[in-house]
Amino acid sequence: MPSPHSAPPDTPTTRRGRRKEARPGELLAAALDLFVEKGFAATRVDEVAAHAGVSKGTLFLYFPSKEELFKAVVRENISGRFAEWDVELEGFTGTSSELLRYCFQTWWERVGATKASGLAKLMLSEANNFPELAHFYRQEVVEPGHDLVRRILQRGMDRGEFRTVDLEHAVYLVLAPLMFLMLAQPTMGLCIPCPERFDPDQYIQLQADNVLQGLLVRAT
Amino acid sequence: MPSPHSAPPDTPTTRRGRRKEARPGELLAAALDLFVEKGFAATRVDEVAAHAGVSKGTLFLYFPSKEELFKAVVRENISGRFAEWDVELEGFTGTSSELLRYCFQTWWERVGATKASGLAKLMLSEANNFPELAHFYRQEVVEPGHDLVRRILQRGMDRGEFRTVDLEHAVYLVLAPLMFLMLAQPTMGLCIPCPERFDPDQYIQLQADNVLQGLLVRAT
Amino acid sequence: MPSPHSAPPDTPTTRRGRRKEARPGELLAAALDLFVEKGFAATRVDEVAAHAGVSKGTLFLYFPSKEELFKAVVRENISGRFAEWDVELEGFTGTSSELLRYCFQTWWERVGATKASGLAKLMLSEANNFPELAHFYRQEVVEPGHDLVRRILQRGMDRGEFRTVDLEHAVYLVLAPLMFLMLAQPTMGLCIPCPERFDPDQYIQLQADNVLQGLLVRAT
Amino acid sequence: MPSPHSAPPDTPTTRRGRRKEARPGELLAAALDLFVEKGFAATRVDEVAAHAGVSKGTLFLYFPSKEELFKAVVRENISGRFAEWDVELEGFTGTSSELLRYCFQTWWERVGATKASGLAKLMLSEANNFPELAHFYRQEVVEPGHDLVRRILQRGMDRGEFRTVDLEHAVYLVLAPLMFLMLAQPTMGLCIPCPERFDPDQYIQLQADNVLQGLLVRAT
DNA sequence: CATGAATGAGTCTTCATTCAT
DNA sequence: AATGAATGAAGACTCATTCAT
Repeated sequence: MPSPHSAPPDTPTTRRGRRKEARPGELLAAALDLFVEKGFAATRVDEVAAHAGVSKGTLFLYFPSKEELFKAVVRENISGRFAEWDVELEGFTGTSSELLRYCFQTWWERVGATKASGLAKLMLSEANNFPELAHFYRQEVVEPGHDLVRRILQRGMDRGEFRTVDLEHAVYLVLAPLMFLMLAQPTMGLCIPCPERFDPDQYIQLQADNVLQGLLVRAT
Repeated sequence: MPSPHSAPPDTPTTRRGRRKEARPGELLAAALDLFVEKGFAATRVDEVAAHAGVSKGTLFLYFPSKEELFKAVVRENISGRFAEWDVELEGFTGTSSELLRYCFQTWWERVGATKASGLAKLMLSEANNFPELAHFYRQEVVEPGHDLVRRILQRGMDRGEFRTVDLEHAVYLVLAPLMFLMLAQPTMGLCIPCPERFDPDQYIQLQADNVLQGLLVRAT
Repeated sequence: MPSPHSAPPDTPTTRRGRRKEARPGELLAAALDLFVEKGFAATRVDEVAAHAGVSKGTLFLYFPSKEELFKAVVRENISGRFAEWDVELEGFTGTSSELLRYCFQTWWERVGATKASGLAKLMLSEANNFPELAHFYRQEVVEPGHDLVRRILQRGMDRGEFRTVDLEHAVYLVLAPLMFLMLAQPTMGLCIPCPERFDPDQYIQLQADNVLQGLLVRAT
Repeated sequence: MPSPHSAPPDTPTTRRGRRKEARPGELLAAALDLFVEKGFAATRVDEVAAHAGVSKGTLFLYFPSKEELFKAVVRENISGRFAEWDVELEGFTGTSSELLRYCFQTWWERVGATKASGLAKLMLSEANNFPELAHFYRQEVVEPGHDLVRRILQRGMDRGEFRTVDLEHAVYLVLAPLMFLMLAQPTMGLCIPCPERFDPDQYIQLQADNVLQGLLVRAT
């Protein structure tokens, strides 16, 4: 490996090369923007290519179909992250109450407040028309998400911090508020009529408080 | 129904007249079913017309475009059941805790489990494409709903049954679980991966319990 | 039903109606011409529609796909005729020798010399690229054709007119010359280098003579 | 292979030079295989290049277009085996009956059963699209072939072995069965519906028998 | 009023060909 | 000479909308 003084070794000197490696990323970014803004069906592949500064043909060089492009967007922005979250979960040393609060907060910062949350709304809309995508999303996002929450609740129960609850339904004590916020954000006041008086952070706090009130074993 | 004296009941004019006036209704009913089942884009006007027993051309006689048909469906179906609920609310004599439980339960029976929930999902999906409809829906449905919940919470606080909470965000303690259920039901396991192990009534119970745990003033 | 003096009862008075009934036929004719001239893949559906004087959409109103259009062309021009040929065969009262000659001659007039023979060449070319079409053609044309010939040979053998031969290979004594002629005609001298000195009728005669020389039981 | 003394065997110039000159040949070989297997349109230039172990760009370095590549393949592969056959014909000492049988048999072994028959089918398919090629093929292949057969028949007539026939049409008594077999083989049962019950050698035998039955002067 | 035949713009995808490196 | 990333024209098929009858 060359000394740090010379040119960065892993930066190809050729323009071509550099562009080539950047292409998929640029395309994924453009696709994320457009899918979230207009939905899957309404987004034209030409547009995605144009936004990424390439021709339609080039897009198909990297992604064999519009559906595969979408899957790649989902992998890039959501499913690929569960691994790191699992690690964080396993390594967490505080109380389960702290863990749950941390999750609410972190989820909001890393997912809810980003464009990725638009993908959830999109899936809800298009699931009927694109069953294969729905299947994919369920496997790659929905089920891992449920598992994550389930493990948190189980941890609390195992350590005697949480009441014993029916996991099957209790996961939605956590998921429903998060999903709601994710759907409410990009929906033109359809869920939240006065966005100006609404503070996501406060919402997150309140929902976490509330869930914990219900879950925590009461210290009499 | 005209008396047998007035005119022969099968007089063409009468029949045609009556059928003519029934047409839009039949079309709207068919459209509601199909839009809810398949979404806006995936519903073909041919199908709507066929379900209503008329030809495609006739549909366009009553509704100038597919979009206008959609608007008419929403206008027809989402309207003021709020009046009756307001009356129920005002006349309720039990505790606020009972009232809130009653609301969860009643909402599920009268709204959540009906086609209306399909319309809510539809609105969410198409809000971007129909800003005008979104505005309409917000005024006619979303705001009255928020107000209703707000009044219930206020009642509990006024009577010393509920803790003092920030109403602006607390309404979502109630609305988020309901919305989630409404969206989750018709969405191919996208929200609820194992529908066979999921019981809406149990979900409603648990969520109501949980909200109340969080809201009720603790009897020390 | 109106009296025979008035307008012909089964001729629709409306232009629309008349055109509607003519459409499939016009499309099939145009398709036959173009398929034979340019091949299946190289023929554009727009062109077919234009030749029939309608728009692309109209074509798809009558034929759900390009492949189905092709199948309809084949049915119209070839497979639909086996029924009548079978009847002729069953009703034939002459010697098997006469029957075979009659077949050679008739086949040439009704199939070989018409555009339909172009379809055979087409199938040969496109079979690899359109397996489904190949399968269809085999079922609808090739196998019935083989059966027909087989029955003729069997008749000759049953009546003691023809030598006993292995049917499985003997059918090609008849089919090979016919196929060759069918392929040779539209192929720019690729099979027959001097078309000007070539007379199909004479070819047919000679081939029939030859086959019969080989088949007939020799009157010692 | 250069001797080890002359130059280092892995000298770039030598290697590159030799490989460079081998390129077109490798490409032509790959193209022959693929064209014969999949037809002209269905063969992708990428595939041809890949089979030859070079990149797509390189192919276009040697052949300016797919069509030119096709022409080159035909030119390369269909050439004068006729010279050697002429010699064999002239030197043949047996009866004309034996000669004709020998031809049927030999043609099958040396041409019919080889890739060359695939090229014939190709030519037939693409003749319309490549008039120039068709012309070339006619001159180089079709006419010599006709001549060969004509000479055999003439020999038989000259020696009093064959009946007097109209040569112009009689050549097809021989050519039609051969052509048919050549086209029938690689065509997915389009000509021969039950390939498992079909034996080319038996076909050849039967056809030769049959032609001779028709040709031979009858020993009364 | 009602029909339904006709339209044609719009979309994804393929692949021969080019050209900067 | 060789590469392979990029191009863009072309084609089958759909479906909301129109309009002559």
